[in-house]
Amino acid sequence: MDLSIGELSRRTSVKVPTIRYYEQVGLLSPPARTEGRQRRYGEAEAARLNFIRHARELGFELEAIRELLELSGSPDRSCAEADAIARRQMEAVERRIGQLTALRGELERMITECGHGHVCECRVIQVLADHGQCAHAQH
Amino acid sequence: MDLSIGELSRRTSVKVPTIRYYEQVGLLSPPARTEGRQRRYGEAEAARLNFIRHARELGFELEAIRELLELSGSPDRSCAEADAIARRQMEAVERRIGQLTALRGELERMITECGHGHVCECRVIQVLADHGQCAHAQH
DNA sequence: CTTGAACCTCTAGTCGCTAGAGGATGTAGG
DNA sequence: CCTACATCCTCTAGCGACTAGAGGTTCAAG
Repeated sequence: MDLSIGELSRRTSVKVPTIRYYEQVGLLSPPARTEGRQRRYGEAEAARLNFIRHARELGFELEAIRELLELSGSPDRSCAEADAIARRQMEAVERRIGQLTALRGELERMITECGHGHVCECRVIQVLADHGQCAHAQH
Repeated sequence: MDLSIGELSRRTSVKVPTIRYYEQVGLLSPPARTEGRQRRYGEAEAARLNFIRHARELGFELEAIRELLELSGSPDRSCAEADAIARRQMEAVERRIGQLTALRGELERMITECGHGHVCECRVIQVLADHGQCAHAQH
């Protein structure tokens, strides 16, 4: 308890300017200050910041994290909302994986088909120049 | 040939402001203009823009596209560089897929374990609050 | 009491666009 | 030729989630 911003940063693996940024956008409330106006944090703030960091690692946007934090502060409410937020996030992640998997296929094909000769016959360049040479047209 | 920016936009599915943006950052060179200073494009520019769009769809950054465009303009050079750029891109895509797949697992577990009761025992909230409850510690 | 690491605020930059203001131009119909 | 109006022009600012840096202050150890 009574951590400086640097200590909090080390404890949570969130960088110092990021902590200040979270305060600025209202994800963290303004902490206590020393006489000289330096920030001092307690356990509750460290826990909240860990929550945020963890949610960020799972790809939640700050707005979603804001909602999740609000929900976590009202334990009597149904968790249907938290569920819905998490579910939305999972769907977004799945869509993104699908997209990237298609891209990987395209890139792979492009690279393996390249004869490693000169640019004038380079498969990579050719495919980029002409979408018609792609296996899948949907991107 | 002799397309207005709007026609070029329709032909390439690249939005008008994006075309102007590409010109601004030097991916497209300043086109011919009418008396009244409106842009007019030819086939070569449409092809170049298609190249860019396609590379963007494959997730290449504008800087990488700049290199690829330069390579495509010097057909006698070895395509080792184009290869390397594409390979780097594929590795980045693969890393991202790996990350997202781990996240999906975590999210899935979080959601299925939630009893859909109240927030105070919500699995989603609990897991976010305490990273120790994650299956994989590496994120 | 001095040193120097860590802190403070503030502004600006990153990437790849996107939106909007406020005005000029091009083209089709009358 | 004139009018309407879609499209074009430039310019500035905004998005998300930080990151970097300037220029100055405070804290804690020795």
